[in-house]
Parts: sequence; C-alpha cells; structure tokens
Amino acid sequence: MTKPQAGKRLTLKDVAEKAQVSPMTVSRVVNGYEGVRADVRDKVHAAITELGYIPNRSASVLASSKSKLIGVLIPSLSNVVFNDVLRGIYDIAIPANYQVLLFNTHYSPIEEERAIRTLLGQSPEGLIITGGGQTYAARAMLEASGVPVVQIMGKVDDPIDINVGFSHFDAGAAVTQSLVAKSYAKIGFIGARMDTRACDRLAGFEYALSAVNGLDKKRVITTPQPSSVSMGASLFRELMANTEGDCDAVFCCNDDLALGVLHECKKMHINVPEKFGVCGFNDIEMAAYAEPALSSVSVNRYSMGSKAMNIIFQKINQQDDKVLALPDYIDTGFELVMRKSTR
Amino acid sequence: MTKPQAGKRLTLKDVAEKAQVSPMTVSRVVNGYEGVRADVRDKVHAAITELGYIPNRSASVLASSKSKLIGVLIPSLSNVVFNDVLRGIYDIAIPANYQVLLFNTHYSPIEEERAIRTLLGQSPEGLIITGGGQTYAARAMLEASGVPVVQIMGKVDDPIDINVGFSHFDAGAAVTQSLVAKSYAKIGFIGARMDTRACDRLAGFEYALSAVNGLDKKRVITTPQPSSVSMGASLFRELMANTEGDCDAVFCCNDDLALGVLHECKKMHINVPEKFGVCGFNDIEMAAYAEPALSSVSVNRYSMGSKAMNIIFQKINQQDDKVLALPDYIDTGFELVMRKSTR
DNA sequence: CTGTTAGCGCCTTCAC
DNA sequence: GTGAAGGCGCTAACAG
Repeated sequence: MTKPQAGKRLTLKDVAEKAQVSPMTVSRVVNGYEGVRADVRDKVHAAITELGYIPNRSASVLASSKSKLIGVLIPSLSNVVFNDVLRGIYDIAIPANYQVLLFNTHYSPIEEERAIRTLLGQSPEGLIITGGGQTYAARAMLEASGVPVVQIMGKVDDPIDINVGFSHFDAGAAVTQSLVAKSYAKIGFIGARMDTRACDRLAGFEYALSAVNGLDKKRVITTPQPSSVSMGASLFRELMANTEGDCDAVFCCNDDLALGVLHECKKMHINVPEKFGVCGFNDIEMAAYAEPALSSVSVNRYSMGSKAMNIIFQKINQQDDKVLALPDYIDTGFELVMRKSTR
Repeated sequence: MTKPQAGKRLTLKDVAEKAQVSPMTVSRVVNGYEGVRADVRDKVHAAITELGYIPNRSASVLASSKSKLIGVLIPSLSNVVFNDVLRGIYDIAIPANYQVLLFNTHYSPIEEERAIRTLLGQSPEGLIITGGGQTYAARAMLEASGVPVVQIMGKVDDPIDINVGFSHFDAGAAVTQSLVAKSYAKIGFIGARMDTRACDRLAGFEYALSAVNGLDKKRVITTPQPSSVSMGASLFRELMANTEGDCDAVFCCNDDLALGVLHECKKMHINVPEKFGVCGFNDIEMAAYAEPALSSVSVNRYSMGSKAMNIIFQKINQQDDKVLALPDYIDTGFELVMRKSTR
C-alpha cells in the first residue's frame, strides 16, 4: 500500500490516472452507478484503496446540490430527554447514508435563528427543530428555503411544515385529573426551565384544576433556571414554605425535579404517597427505581426522533408530481404510568 | 422585504448586482474583512438582508479549503457521560464559529472507521475520537490526513496525536484500594458494555486486589450488553448466586449499575454499607440523591470535552514554523467521592 | 480599497 | 459503457 501524502489531497483525477480511466468513470464507481463494466469497476476500486482516496464532499455537494445532510436543532444536550430523540434520528438517518448536523440552541430563539442560518448554508435536505416559537426571521428563512422542516417534541399551533409530537397541555391535564381522581385536593406544580412545552403542561394543569375549582396560584412554583434533582428539592421547600404546608400532592414538570422532591420528602419525614403524592414527567429509567417508585408520564421520545426522520425521507423521496398528501401532524402520544409515589 | 424564491438559490452575484459592486467585495463583507469602505459595507449588508442571502458553504469550503468543522466520534448517545463531554466540546467550538459533526460509533471500530472516512471527506479541521482501539485502516487514514486528532476519555497506550483523559486503570485501582482500606474483604466487580475503558477499570481492580491477595474471579461479573439500572440489579443477583453470597462489597463500572445494585440490596434486605459496600463510577447527579447516597468516582467530563477542543484550536492556530511543543497528553484526573454506600 | 482571473473537485450533460 | 466539456458558488492571488 502506497503511503498517502499528508497535505496534498487526492482527487478523482489521481485515481483516474492510476486506474487508466477517465475521472468520470471513477466518479461513477464511487457513487455506485450500475452501468460500469465489472472489470473496470474493480480496477477503479483497487486504485481507490491503494491510494487511500476519499472523495471531497464539498465539491460533490456543490456540483450536485445533493448534501445528504439533515440539520437538527435541540435546546439542550444535557437533558436526557433529547438523547433518546437523537438516537431515534440517528438510527434512521445513518443507515440511509445521511449525516446529521446537530446544533444546541440553549433554549434561545436567537441562537436558534443563527443556527438555522448556518445550517441552511449547508444545503441540508431536511431540518428537525424543536417546538414552535421561532423568530420571525428564522421562520421566513425556513419557509423560503423550501427544505422539509419537522418541528418535534410538542404539538405546535401553526406548524411551519410538519409537526411530530404530542400535546403537553393534554398530558398536563391528564396527570392532574388523575391526581384529583386519587382524592388529592391541594395539588401543587413545580417546574424549572419553563420552555413552551413546560408552560403547556402547566396550562393543562391549571385548566384541569380550574375545572374542579382546585387551582391556587400559591401552589405553582417555577423557575427559569435549569432543571436538576437538587433544584427539585429546593423548589419543593419553596412550595412548602409558600403554602405553609397546605399542599398534598405535586405535579413535577419532569422526573429530575420529582426525584428531588422525593428525596426531600424523605428528609422531612413526609409520607409518600399517603400524605403527599408526587408525579413526574418523562418516565426516565430511574423513575421506576426510585423509593417509592415514581409515577410519571411516559412519552415516546425515540419514536419522535425516528418518525420525524422517516417523514423527512418520505418528503425527500416523493415525486414532486404525485403529491400524495403526507400528514402534517403525527401524534406520538403519551401514557400515564402511575406507581407508588401516588395513591 | 422581497420574498425570496424557493428553489432558486441566491448567490454572491445576485447580491453584487443588487449592491452594485463586484462579487468579490460581497465575499469580503460576508467574511468580515476589515478593508472595505464603511458605506460600501453597509450597502452590501442591506442587499444581503433584503434578498435573504445565505452563503453556500460547500462552495466556500471547496474554494478556500477551510471548513470550520470539527468531527466528533462517540460510542453512544444514550450514555449520560458523553453528554457532558459534548457540552464541553460545543461550548468551546460554537462561540469560535466552528461547527461540530457528530457521529455515533455504537462501540464498533468498524462503524468508527466508516465514520472517519466520511468525516475526512468533509475536510474537518480537527477530530475528536473516543479512546484507542481504532482499526488499522482508520488509524492510517487519520495519520495520512494531517488533521489534528484528539483521543478523549481514557489514557491510551500509543496516541495517534493528542490524548485527553485519565487513567481508568488507576481509577479502578484507587476505588478498590479504598474499599480494602474500609475493611471490605470480599470485593466483587460488576460491569456492562465492557469497552476498553471499562476493561481498564477492571484491570485496575484486579491489580489492586491481587496485591492484597483478595482477587477471586468468581466475583467478577460482566456482560457485553448495554448498561442500565435494571442490568445492575440483574448482574448483582448473578454475583450473589455465583458466590453464594460470599461477597461484601462491589465496585460497579458505572453509577447506573450501582443504582440498580442499591435497589436490589434494599429488596433483599441487605444492609448497605455495613454488611455490603457499593461504589459506582462517574458520579452522576443521582448518585448523591440515592438512598443511601452512592459512593462514586467523579471525573471531569465537561473538561475533557472543552480541553480537547481547546487544544485542537491551539494546534490549528499555531504557526507551522514556531512549533511550540503542545502537550500530547492532558490528564483530566479523577476523584473518589465516598458517600454513605460505603463504610 | 476594489475588481479581475482562474480554479477548487466534482457532477451534469451530451457526445461517441 | 465511457469520455470531454462546462459549470456549481466561492475565494486566492494578483492587478489597478
């Protein structure tokens, strides 16, 4: 094997010379076109491996305007929730020979807009973004680009293109109704990092409680700061202080917070679930292993990612003429998983 | 604002015509060159925003061979550990206007090799890969490419270029010695998804126990399957069955497993830490909130990512002539955090 | 400070 | 089934 030279990059032409064919033929082989005679193909392949040739994607994208690139925007990498979504995306994209360019928007529409701009500069064939609430400019760019866009995680009011997710409002309401049905009467809400989806959950909570005349704003404790187990503990202390202990259950915006609440209850010798009910959201693996096991809401994170990716592929591959109507909203649903932390 | 046409992409020339300057001038403005007269710059900027022009990166990369792209290869997205590392990487790369292309190798050197090949096709300016153990071909490509490569997570024997991480062997040995010092005498090991780093931890464990004549292979339980809380529980049952209960502590390869062990101990009414000591690895947030609080090993994940990224930048920016020696190994260290799950 | 020329490496198109 | 010409959109290098 000839040692490749660092610094001088090999091109189609180098391979072509080595294999005694034209660059065009090499290009065909590289891209797996059928119509190349077998012996020529083998000769080219041999040259490629011998030289260690790696095609230049920029040149290829520029010339063909096919990038095989999917852009993904998520608001946080540290949130476990997005990992599963990402796995769903990668598991579909990579085997299909697509690449994923991932941006973290840090829950900021401004950063999101910046990311969209850079992303669009790469001629992506599809974009997956989180929820609604994009800036006006971002939305305009997206619409002008003609690139398929999927908004994931939550149901959004006025989707840009396609929407895959579930109604956080409904989920919040369902949890609350279930708590009411278990005869908890003074239900609180704890939320951190209140993004639109968290707000929707809260709205569902308030809606459900209002319906039974059980809403007391003193029992709603939120913070814009990031979510964590320790934040859950401290918000719980705040809740108890605010209400002077007049509270018999809490719906936590996610499981980390709920785990913190559980821990704090133990420290304060509050009997869960008899005297106090706790319900989380997301149903992370730890929920089932908490003590007592945490009630939560299971959402199909992986499937949100994979379905988003799949519908993008459908849209990419559909012939422009036969516009068979693709759905513009896919509901991935949710499920209450009531365990030992609620009656 | 003129509505941009979907489908027909704007180019430098379009902007140039609109602004009545040459494409080159537009290029300079887009790239923020100083030497453009203020009024011209403003005129160009106006044209850019009015048209909604977004530069074509493929063309730019092709022409300039500067990609502002960093490739990152990690073995798993679902493992929390890599999230923190990724955050460290993104937090340095993005503000510096670099993009990150992320690949998941699924712990497979073959997938890793494939990813490296595609990555190298994008002319990345730096690569961050996980640990050692690359295929021969992968290593050859990497070396031939001349691109700065950082191997992160663990200390590797024969680094390709730069290595950022810590010695998992030393960490494993340290944990074990600490357990011995706390007079645990029959110490077991539980590990899932035994990658090279997990194996190094195990080797450290075996080394430390051999030194005090305490190693019994029956107490080493591992599986190639993925790690999880429930896997920890089931490996623990296996450990107890294998040794007929003749075991008084366990070093778990990570915290998820350890949490599963803790849960199982509670179910089996095994007194932790008196009768049985449990130590995890990684010190994830939940560790401190477990019951009893989990002893673990804290490693600087975020810092592994950020330091890897920083040293790549140093290498990119260093003048080729004054080759001020950059370190080829950066030790990010580790720290035992002994809590209530060990005596 | 601004414009011109040439070409990055590949693919589309059209010959043969 | 294979090759030749031309251009994708941008920027390096030079000219003015």
